[in-house]
Amino acid sequence: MSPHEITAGCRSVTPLLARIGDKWTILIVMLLSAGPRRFNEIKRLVDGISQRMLTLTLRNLERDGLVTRTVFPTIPPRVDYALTPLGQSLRVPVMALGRWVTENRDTMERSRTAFDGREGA
Amino acid sequence: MSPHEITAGCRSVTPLLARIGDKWTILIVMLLSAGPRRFNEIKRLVDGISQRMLTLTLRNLERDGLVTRTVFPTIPPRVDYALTPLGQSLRVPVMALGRWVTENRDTMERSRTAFDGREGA
DNA sequence: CGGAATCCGCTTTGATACTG
DNA sequence: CAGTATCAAAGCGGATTCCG
Repeated sequence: MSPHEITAGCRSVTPLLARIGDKWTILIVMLLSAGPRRFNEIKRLVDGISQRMLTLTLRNLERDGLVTRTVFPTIPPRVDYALTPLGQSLRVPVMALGRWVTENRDTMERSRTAFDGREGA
Repeated sequence: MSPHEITAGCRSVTPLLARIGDKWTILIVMLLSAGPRRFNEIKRLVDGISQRMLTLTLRNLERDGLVTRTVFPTIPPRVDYALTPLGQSLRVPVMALGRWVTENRDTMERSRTAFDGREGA
């Protein structure tokens, strides 16, 4: 496989990485993996998220088919969000990445400290 | 495990995802997995990257201990970049994510088209 | 309750020019 | 060759206000 073929193949992966690497997506996916939640329920549980970003993040997840949005036409309105099977399946590779992080976080942190020390001097 | 514990655990994963989800990191990691490369060699192979972003991306990778930078004090200067064992190990979970993308890209794309169709109407 | 609309600052990225 | 410096453009995220 030529270098250009390698990089060409990765260009399809990066967009997803960028999507789930944004500030809130993973948090919400993992939270919903425990079961459906209402809008304000998520807002309370995900510390620090603004109403705007929660709306946008959920909308994108719905658009990608990772989350379903169910409206109950009651008063006051109620909207449930739940992971689709596709969303559930995404948890597998994401948690593999999570394991890599927990296993190598200290190594990376030491590397950073050493690097920054060399620079500061 | 409580919802807050779930989201708290994910907060350590998101920073890495954000790092490798940026525009160029994955491309460079995968390219270097085939062997060391010189600066301008990478620049040629990674289509569209600017000199500035290549410098910044490589510096961050070096800082995180994923890539080594070797300077040959010749004239003209020569600098080789290579993946560390840590960088090599990162390929495993990243490629798992890559497989998920290739397996589910079509499903996601259909979901997006359907979603956008509902909106436009 | 669950949003939508607006404004605004910060960060990321790119283009360009210069250097040892 | 392998960078650094500077500037401008774009995108992301936050705070606030309004609505059915």
